[in-house]
Amino acid sequence: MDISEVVRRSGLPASTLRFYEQKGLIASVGRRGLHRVFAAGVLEQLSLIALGRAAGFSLNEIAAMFGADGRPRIERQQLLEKADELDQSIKQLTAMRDGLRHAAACSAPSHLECPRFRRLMGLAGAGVIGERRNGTSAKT
Amino acid sequence: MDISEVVRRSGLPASTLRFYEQKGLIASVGRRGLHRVFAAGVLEQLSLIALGRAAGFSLNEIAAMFGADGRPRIERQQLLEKADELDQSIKQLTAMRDGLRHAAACSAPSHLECPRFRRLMGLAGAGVIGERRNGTSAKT
DNA sequence: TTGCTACTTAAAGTCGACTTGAGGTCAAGG
DNA sequence: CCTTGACCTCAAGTCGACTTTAAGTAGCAA
Repeated sequence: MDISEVVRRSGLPASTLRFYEQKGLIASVGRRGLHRVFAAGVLEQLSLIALGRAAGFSLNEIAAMFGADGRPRIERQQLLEKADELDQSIKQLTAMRDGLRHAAACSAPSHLECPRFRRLMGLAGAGVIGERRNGTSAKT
Repeated sequence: MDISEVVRRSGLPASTLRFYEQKGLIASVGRRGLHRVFAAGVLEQLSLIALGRAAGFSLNEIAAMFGADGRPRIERQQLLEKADELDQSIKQLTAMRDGLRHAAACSAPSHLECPRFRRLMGLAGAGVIGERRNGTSAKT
């Protein structure tokens, strides 16, 4: 596959593919002249990368987790730690979602005054304030 | 409360508080001389902001959702849409988490070849590839 | 009153994740 | 063989979210 086909099938712009290659997230299998040639598997790697990004990992973190070949290259232990981080994030997202749904239904003048809302906030916000979740950036 | 107290109680640096004020995310109730004076409620607003950030919303989105007073200022309908977006994100995070846990346990040479892993990926990745969730960027 | 220090502003810098632009190459079709 | 257009590289630009720096001001203890 040449880059244009990857563009077509992945929906990502060529600039992003080159950028990812430069970062070591994907690799071309060679060149035809100047032109990059990609293996079909690159599409799955791109899905994996997209998934990782959507899950809040930075490109560097993803690069640390999977090689340019798409194979995991970190320890089981670390994988489990990442999974635990995700559990934390999921808790927060869930509380935020419930908070929003409640805000849409509740009629307290300010939601900050609504006990239910405050409880949800407390639930999710435990420690959130002033924290910088290592290097994650949620989906856009 | 002066800014130093907010710093102490929130854990956020003063520069961030000024930045948030400038963005209209929070507001000081006035000045003592040059010095900003904040109401106690600002701490809860900061929690709310932190929670929003953790949930993947950008500062602009948060500003659009809540005024500088912390009161929600968007339509119920929009709140529900945000909640639905979060549901989507939660699904992805969950699949990613399960994928990681599975990767830690499974012994396929490459996880891209493991059917279970691929199923998880497909689950979460439905449409993820090449998508840019509007304008969010999670915590750093 | 002096002076320390915590506060102030405005502007510039940083970092991640890309995108854009200028200028160059070459595979393929006519 | 020649042109065309897709691809290439490298550098610089952009955007969000802050942080840092420089230079100034003022509340408060002595």
